[in-house]
Amino acid sequence: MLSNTTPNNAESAFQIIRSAILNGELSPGSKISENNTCQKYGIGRGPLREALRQLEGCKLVEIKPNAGDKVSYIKPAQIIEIYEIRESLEGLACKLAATNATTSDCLALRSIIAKQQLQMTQNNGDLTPLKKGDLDLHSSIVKVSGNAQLFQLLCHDLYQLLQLYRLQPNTSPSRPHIALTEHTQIVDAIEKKDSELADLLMRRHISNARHELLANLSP
Amino acid sequence: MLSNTTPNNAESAFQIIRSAILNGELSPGSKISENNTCQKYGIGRGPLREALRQLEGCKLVEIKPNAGDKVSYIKPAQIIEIYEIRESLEGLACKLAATNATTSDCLALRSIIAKQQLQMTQNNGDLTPLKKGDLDLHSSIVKVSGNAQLFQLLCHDLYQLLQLYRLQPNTSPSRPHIALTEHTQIVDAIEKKDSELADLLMRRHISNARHELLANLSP
DNA sequence: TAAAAATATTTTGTCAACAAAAGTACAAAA
DNA sequence: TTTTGTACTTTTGTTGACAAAATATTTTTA
Repeated sequence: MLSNTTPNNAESAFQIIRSAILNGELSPGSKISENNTCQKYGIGRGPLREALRQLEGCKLVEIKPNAGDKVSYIKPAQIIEIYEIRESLEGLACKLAATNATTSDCLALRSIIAKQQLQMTQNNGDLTPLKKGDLDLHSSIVKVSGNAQLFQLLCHDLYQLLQLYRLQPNTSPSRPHIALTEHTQIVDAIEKKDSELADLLMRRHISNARHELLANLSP
Repeated sequence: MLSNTTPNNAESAFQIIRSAILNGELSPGSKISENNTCQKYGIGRGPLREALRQLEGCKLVEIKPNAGDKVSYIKPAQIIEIYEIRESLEGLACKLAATNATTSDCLALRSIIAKQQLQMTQNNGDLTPLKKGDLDLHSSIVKVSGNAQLFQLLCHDLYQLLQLYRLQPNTSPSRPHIALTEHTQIVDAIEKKDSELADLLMRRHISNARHELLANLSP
């Protein structure tokens, strides 16, 4: 999927800084000093500036001429807006997936759910593997949809933005169980090639998550 | 809407080259030589490289390390995929617009349709003003939806990509009339706050356009 | 003549130095 | 004490020179 050309410094810097932003090493809103940063990562200022411009394209960095660059800060309202978009696009993904999924596609989706189920029984309060499993399933469905633009948009651009907003793990304890049930129903619908139902169930699934979010982030 | 800070050379170059790509001055697939280009636009190679990285973020330019940059080439299949996405997202936009539109919003939408209708009667085979009017209406509806992320995504990112694919004006002559009728019905639904109907009508509207496209580009 | 090797040329990648702008610290005046 | 003006420091913007890689050209050899 990724191009296997040898990267130049600008490309490497892009990857490194993106990771740093996504894992919270560089916190949202913090300023990115050029001298500082290029010493920290051992690259020149030229490649760094190229990388920052590229990161601006991903909406991870905000650039103001003559005033320095800073890590983007995502407001709760934006998260909600993105969830509305997700609802619509992942509904589409399910509709297409139900039409296009092969038998092996469905098997793969089922195995992801099984793995998730296993993790839930043996997990000890650590929610991060569950989150990852959740993302895995959603990504896989979008992939199965066959729409490459949709995959790029959702799984690269939008999921990345959501990751920038480090949501505290104060989601209700019952949510994972409910989510698993919903996932199962969705994959059932895809397997039965019921595109309309798959669409509906996914929309409802994300709508539920959105309302959970709304309750948790504006008290 | 746009930031009013004084642009630096990289920013200016970004704007200039983007325009050049969008109006066809730089044709899809053509290579962008650095020396050539920075002489042509009177800027240094540093700012130019920054601008190109930014353009890559917009998917207007493809960068391969040590191999030069070239203007993106959009394949027909990608256009169809984008139309599927549009169908979903503009349906959402209509749904939200029907919920949020004020009286003056609806008046504005109506005036766009009126202008379009006028242009159609007095036009002499030139379809470009009609295309612009069509985009105006769609953009305005998305704006009225109130979802800023959706506006950015559709009206900046996706419409721009569609523009890159310069579609020959061989759409059927009856299409503008049909489109106008569909537009009117959509705005009616928004005005009546019938979000479900507005959603459905917009989806159908774009689906029709997509099928028209399919018929025209793979003969 | 055609393929391969070597050379030359162009093009891209990177850095370091300089210019310009913004921000900071500090002193003088109200 | 607050404010305003000025010198100073830091940070960003830009350029030109050089290194490295890729491409084109020429030469050599089978």
